[in-house]
Amino acid sequence: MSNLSSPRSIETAMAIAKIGRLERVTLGERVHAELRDLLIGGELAPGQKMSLRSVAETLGVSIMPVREAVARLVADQSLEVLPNRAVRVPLMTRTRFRELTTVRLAVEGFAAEAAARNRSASDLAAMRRFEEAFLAEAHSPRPRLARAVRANKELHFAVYRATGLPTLVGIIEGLWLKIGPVLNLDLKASPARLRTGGAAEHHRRLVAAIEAGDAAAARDALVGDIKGAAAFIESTGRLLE
Amino acid sequence: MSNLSSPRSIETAMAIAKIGRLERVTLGERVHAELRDLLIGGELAPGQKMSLRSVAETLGVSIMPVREAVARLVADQSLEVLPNRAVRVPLMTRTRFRELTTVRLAVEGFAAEAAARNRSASDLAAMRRFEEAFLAEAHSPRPRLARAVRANKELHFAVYRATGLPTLVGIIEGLWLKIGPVLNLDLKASPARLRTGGAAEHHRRLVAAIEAGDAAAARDALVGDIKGAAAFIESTGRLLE
DNA sequence: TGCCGCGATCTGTGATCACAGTTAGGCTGT
DNA sequence: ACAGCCTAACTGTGATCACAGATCGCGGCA
Repeated sequence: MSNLSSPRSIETAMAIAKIGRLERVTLGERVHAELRDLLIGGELAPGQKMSLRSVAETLGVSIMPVREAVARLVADQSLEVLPNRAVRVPLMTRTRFRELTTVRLAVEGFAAEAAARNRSASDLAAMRRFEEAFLAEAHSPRPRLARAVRANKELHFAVYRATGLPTLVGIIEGLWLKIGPVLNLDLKASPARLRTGGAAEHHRRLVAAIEAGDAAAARDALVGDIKGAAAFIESTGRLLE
Repeated sequence: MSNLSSPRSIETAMAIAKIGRLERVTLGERVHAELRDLLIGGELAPGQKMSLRSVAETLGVSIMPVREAVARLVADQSLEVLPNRAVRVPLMTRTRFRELTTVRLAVEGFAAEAAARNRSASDLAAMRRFEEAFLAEAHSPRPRLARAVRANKELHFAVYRATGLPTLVGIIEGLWLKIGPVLNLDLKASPARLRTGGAAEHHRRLVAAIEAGDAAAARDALVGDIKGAAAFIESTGRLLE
């Protein structure tokens, strides 16, 4: 398209200026993003083992960027390295699940309030888009589960981003990294929850409250969503201990 | 002392069992802890530059563990690497300072509530110990500032640990990593704040509320503490933008 | 005497090598 | 035929090498 070594037009110059603004994105960062999406999307089950070298080969990079990404995930306990030097997705005990849920209720509940007070029109439009995408899969006779999981995540994070508090969004991402394997793996294992679980209704109330600027109602709706999903997970009896 | 290759007594066997329980602590982890303490303690000023190799030489390790530690700190924005490849403590803008304070009020405020509901007797004893240590420095004619900063941090984290929510403690640690350089550097620059700032009074109310199990009062006291310090920092006019 | 330019040096990032520890499978000995 | 040992392969962690890009200071020209 454009010739980088001899810019001819204003458009090209602007494109180059944009390129100059791109923050340095290292390979390690990209590997981290890849693993993060897999974890949050529930595509890596608790207990699943992996090795630095195998991940490196799969992703077509050397072991170094994988080391960095895995080290970060291990540091915040989204992955763990056993005394045997095996890296795996941590198992989830009922105690730990309840702890994470408690923290989620506090942090994401606050985010819902802040979003209700702060959301812009475009924030709201983004929420609506992902809510619809989620509904489409939930009502489909043969829902595409990966797509439903992604839409659910995007809807939630559209809300969190609407707070205008990027630090808070980062904190919540960390929480989803830890709980995603359990939450979304089980969603995929029991598609019925898409319809019977009240997720769709919670989402509707959440977006409506945020549109109305009703912080308390927004928190209520989000808390209901989290509690509903948590109750379902606990009812499956798949948690340890 | 004991001969590891031929245990002779039950004591020796138990000692070995204990050794076996030690979790793997890598060099990278230790470097991370070192840098974390420096950042939280305000011993690294915003804008301060460092290089992997110089840190490695100072700590007497190779560059690899430093890379891992710095990569983690850069990932959560406690450090930043400029386009010039220089690593430095991020500068603090007023906007970012207010954002961090908002998140701290929500997260640490919740932690104070949870601590009031959950604290054990030994939790309370720990708080008292660090509160006293802080008071000793605050009332001293020539306070040792580093010690005061450390006592303040230990008091706060004694409260946070009393929640029984280690995930929450980790989140708050991340927040202190980002705000520590500004908060505690300025405390050291203006020792007068130790006496005039209402920190001691906020601490007293905080511990009393937690002892009484009064969650709302505990949150109030902690919120007052955070807001007081934030107001002081803003009044110094040292924030950018 | 003042200023520009070029090279030596230093930066983080990625690749490769080295190593101690574990694991699993095959071979040997009975 | 079966059990036990031993070796070969594989693990994460640490060290070293390689490299592209940026910085800074010294030397030479005007």
